[in-house]
Amino acid sequence: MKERALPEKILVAPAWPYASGPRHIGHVAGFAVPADVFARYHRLKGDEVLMVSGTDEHGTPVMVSADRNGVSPRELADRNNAVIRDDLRNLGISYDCFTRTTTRNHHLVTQDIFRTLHEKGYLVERSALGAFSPATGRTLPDRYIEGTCPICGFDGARGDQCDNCGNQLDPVDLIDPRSIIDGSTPEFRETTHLFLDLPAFAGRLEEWISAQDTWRPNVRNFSLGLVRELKPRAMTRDIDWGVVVPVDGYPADTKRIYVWFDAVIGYLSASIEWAHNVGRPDAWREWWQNPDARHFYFMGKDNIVFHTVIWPAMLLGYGSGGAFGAGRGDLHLPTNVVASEYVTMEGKKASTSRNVAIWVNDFLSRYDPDPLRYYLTAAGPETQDSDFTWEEFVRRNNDELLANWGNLVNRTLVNAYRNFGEVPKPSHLSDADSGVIAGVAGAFEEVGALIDEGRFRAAIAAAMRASTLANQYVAEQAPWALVKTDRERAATVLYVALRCVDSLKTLFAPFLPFTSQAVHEMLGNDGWLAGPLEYRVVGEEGEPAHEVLTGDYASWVGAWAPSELAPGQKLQEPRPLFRKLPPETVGEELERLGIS
RNA sequence: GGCGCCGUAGCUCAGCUGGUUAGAGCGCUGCACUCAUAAUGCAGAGGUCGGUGGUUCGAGCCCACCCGGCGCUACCA
Repeated sequence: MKERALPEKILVAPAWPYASGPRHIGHVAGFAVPADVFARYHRLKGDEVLMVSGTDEHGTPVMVSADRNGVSPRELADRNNAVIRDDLRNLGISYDCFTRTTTRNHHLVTQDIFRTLHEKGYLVERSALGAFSPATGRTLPDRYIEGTCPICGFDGARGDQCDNCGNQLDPVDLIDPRSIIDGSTPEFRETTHLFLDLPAFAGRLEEWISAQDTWRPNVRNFSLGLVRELKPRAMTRDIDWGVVVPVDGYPADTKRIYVWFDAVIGYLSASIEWAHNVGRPDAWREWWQNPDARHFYFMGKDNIVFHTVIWPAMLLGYGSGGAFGAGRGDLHLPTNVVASEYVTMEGKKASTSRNVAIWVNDFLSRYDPDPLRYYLTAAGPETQDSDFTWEEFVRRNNDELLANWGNLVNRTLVNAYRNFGEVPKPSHLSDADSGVIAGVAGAFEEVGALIDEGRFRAAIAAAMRASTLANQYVAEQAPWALVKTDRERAATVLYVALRCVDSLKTLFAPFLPFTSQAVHEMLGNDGWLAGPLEYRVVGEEGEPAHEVLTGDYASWVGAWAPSELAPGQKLQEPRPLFRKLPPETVGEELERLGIS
């Protein structure tokens, strides 16, 4: 065993789900589930974890979606914040503070960073040709423009790229350009924006990224490619929904801060909000202005550039300056940026518009959260795209989760409950007894190390192997037969088996918090192994109150260590952990998706 | 077009810096068991690692080219 390290300060930073609509299971596979596994493991290990995030509510897509729904952007954001927050709570994603980007606090922090970067000369004014919708006067991002490709003549070319010939385009060059929102012809005008001077950070970024040997290779290589050709990037937009630009000449009714600029700041602002909410306003500095802290970001691969280039550039540029930094130390750069690939749905790329998606809330209305968490971890898009199929989901649920771990819990508890009603008292332990106890105990280090490396598939597989060890032991010892012939030996065997189950429940707790809690209770233990989440209404004067998703994780009784189950503890009547899904499930769900 | 990834048993995937008979889970076959949501355990069949050509004493792991699948290409989020 390694020497027990001192508790570490760990920031877990899952990407902020965008509030244009509900999220599908591919989204949560990228940011939420891996981040939560990581956070729960470190809390059980005794580290001081701060996991913050929220809904990302600014930007054009929210405005477009709001228009289509006939509501204001704020109303749409309110609605989707509530939907997404419920999804995450129901999935058991253990945020310390899941907030939103429309809070007053977030705007203040964003403006402080923006102002500081501007004062330091990292935000420079430039003019560029921009597309506007004549109907609304709003900016029209390249992707919202389509027309005929000037190269191949394809009619459905988008403003940034032609899907037919693959060439990159400039919307100005499109023949017969039109807005995909309302079909109107965009106007192109000169417009002035503040650009983040990314080339100024190129050297430092390249050096920093090169040194990151713990990053997944695709993240590191991709990022190195990016920093070699950096250009200044506009950080303001011609819209009226977003954080107000704290610079003269950028009036709030026409210019706002670019949504990605404020979204990445969310990690910092939500930490500050959390500190405020718990009544220790400076506590966030222990994570952000402490070089010994470690910061882990989780997201889908499409977010890499913002987390390995733009956000680090902003952090480097801000340094320890500005009102919030207050000269008390440089803001911490990411320790690791754990990017997932994509989840496809039955072989097709998830698409909101074509409704090729399995929405989290819809999924959870028919199935339990732990089997989904299991699937997204065991078959997740860790190193390459992975396909979600209902057939595979049913199989993983029935033939792996239920058959191996669920059945072990059930057979062990049923035997013990019926014959003893409590945790039986062991007598002499045989070699087989100590062997299985040691085998399961050994999994703690293995599973923990794999989680720490971000190898979640391997980690949950290792936990399953430990469960197999216990199944082998139970099969060999056959306590159901011993009960009739040698009650004392039966008591010992069942004690050993229960103790293994008690350990395994902890090994599975980061992945399967709900069922681990159920096992914890059935074994007669008290308290929260890895407790529940809750909503809390917060808000400062001068702003509408909002609800944050949080939890009282300090009260957890679980610890990342083998069980020392107390004999004599009263058992609860066992009930199955997982529902067996009938084969018809597959057909029903495919029909629901419109595939047959 | 540029950059990058992938192609290993029926399926889903591991194989870290090249080194003895290529691994796991599921599926399949047989046996055992019957406490358990017919769930478990044991044994076994089944790949020469997309193709070709190289480097090397030795390559799934390095190099070149080819075939097939995919992603990214940042002023969409």
